[in-house]
Amino acid sequence: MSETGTGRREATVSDVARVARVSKATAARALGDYGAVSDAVRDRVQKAADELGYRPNALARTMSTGRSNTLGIIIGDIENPFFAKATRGAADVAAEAGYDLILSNSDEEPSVEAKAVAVQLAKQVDGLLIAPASSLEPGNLQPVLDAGRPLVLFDRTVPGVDVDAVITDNRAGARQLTELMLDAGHRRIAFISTLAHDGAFRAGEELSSSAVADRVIGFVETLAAAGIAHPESFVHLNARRDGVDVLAARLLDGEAAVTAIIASDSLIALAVFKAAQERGVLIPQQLSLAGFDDAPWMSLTTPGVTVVEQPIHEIGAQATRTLLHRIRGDGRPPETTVLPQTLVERGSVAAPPED
Amino acid sequence: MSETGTGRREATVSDVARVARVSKATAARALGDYGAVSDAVRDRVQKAADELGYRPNALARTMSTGRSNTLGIIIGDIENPFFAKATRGAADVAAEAGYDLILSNSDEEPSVEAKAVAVQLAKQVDGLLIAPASSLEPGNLQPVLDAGRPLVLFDRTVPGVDVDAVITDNRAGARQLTELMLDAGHRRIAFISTLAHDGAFRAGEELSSSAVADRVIGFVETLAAAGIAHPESFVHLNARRDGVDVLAARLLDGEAAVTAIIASDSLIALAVFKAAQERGVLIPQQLSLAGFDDAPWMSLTTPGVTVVEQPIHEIGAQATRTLLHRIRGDGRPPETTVLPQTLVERGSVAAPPED
DNA sequence: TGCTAGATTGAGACCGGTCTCAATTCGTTT
DNA sequence: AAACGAATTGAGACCGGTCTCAATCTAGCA
Repeated sequence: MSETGTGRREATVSDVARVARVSKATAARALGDYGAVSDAVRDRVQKAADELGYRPNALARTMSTGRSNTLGIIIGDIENPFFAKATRGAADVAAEAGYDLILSNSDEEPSVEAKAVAVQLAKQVDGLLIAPASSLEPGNLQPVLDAGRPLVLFDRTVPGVDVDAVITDNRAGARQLTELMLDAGHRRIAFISTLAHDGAFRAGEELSSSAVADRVIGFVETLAAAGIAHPESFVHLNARRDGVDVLAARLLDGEAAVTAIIASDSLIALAVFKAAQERGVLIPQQLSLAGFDDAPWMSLTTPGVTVVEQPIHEIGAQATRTLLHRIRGDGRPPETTVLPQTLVERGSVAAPPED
Repeated sequence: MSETGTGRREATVSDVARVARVSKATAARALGDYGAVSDAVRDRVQKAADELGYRPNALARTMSTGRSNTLGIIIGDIENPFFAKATRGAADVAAEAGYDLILSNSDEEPSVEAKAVAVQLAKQVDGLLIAPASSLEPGNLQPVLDAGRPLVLFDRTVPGVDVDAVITDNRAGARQLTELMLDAGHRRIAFISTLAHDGAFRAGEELSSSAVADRVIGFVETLAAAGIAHPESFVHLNARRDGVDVLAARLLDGEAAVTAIIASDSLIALAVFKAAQERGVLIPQQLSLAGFDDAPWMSLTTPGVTVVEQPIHEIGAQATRTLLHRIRGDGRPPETTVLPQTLVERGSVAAPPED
């Protein structure tokens, strides 16, 4: 009641102990709810704590127990709906288990990611969830392994780093979308991703996101199986987010024009849809469009956008469950959980226009 | 190089000191980059640290310095694009200043929020950013004040709690949208929000979100000024997210049908747009629609959706800047920063249909 | 009533840093 | 060469909890 003391130092276990006339150890036991304390003393301590407005210091606890009840999560960008959903999935599972989340955005920059990893480790997170900025360089993950801290990757794997991962079947999803286009009669189909990559994509080249890599593989192999020549020439990377419209425009006319586009995420699908609309290109009559990741607006447009959907919330949730298992000391060999992608057909795919 | 020791305890300052043959105090000075250390010793310590794979323990540092370089942010739901953007704004400013973010979702539940506040305080955050779940009960914020920890509210204020806040001019925004509708000739205009509220809205009632309250005030006063009777009867709250379609359907036909709808956020606008589409109600010919918060898809639909836009990223960024000032000891009296809302006209508002 | 197992309590080390204060070393000046 | 101030270093307390281990207390049973 009389807690108005502005400059007053926060009450500690010792303070409470003094007021309750017990030892620090006993007060700590009563407050921390561990060890054995008689009911009488417990009440007395609790009363003293209330009176003093005692608020525990979780860091001090972590110092001695070694457990922080905090997880780190490093993602590309929380504004990206994919990461927002996955983060929510992670936060839900974490909260349920009494854990908090420290969030870092890497902007898909390995250097930023490296710094985030260092900070999170310094803050003694009990485990880390990372959507790695690069599937090619395991370097950023090494400190986590060195520190012996549990680590679960999600959305992407990093070959060579033997840890748990939760991903979806991107290759199958890409195959499905590509087949859908082929079945509709398309032969010139573009795949667009914003993934940064040096120069144009060439067959066999490794990509810095295993998720995109898997999609590209599924796309290329399906085209190849259908007898399409140089399928990799239809893969367009480096479509910087604000440049998707430019790329789309280029793909929509000229002699190299395609009749179908597969967008590697919902933001790209949106940009393509807009570009087509602005240029008066009718979907699906003149251009077929399909993409990865469902978004609420996709059933709003005319036509709706056909996509393969990922259980994004579940990716984050499952990754966190796995992480918690590891924290609790599950010693099984690391495994990669692959969740399914499911096709949601709307109206954006149709037969290509007649010449 | 030889860091493969799996069970090996993490190296500490003392370990480094021993290897570098200096005192713990000196090693700490060299590693922590404070105090004075000779160059020779600094190098020797650094070498020892590298050799041992020394990684600092930020919590131990916090224990003695009292500074955690961590901010807490408590929002409704990170999946909501509004909060995702604001959080990104906060994270950017925080990262720039060397701070991390601990994230909690309150789901707009005061009880969940209360728990989040307690946990964040226990984790010794240097300050808190909160989009308060309730503008009516200051109870949840009291512990923050008691703990003497800097606090900045955003999106909503809590009358009676004298702290900094960053909001936008919702009343003006609502006025603008309402006038737009009135000018187009509408007389029956509905305002829809998902804000939970007991029973139907009555004039003068207080709402648990000051943001929505301000919008309602702007809406109602503008209708009243136009001579519309019982303007508050056009306010529809409690539109639970999945019930917006039902409500919209109800507003679209029957004798109580409205000719225009103002949606209190982009998710509601989407639901209304969809409901209209599904029922074959043409926008803007049969129904005019406008809303708060811009979203990428709003320029995709036919017609585009007219909105007042808030500088959401900046809300989070500005709130964090203010918080950092307070942490650094700015003693000025708390102030509420009001950012402008700007009208973005697209095609979703037109004259009401003739009877 | 005496004795012992079990429950309760207290004392103090410990986690890994920072920081104060005193001791030591060094470079200069006279 | 002695003396002085500045720079560097070391010793140890401290932050606020937890936890081990020993001391004390209580109750049950012979």
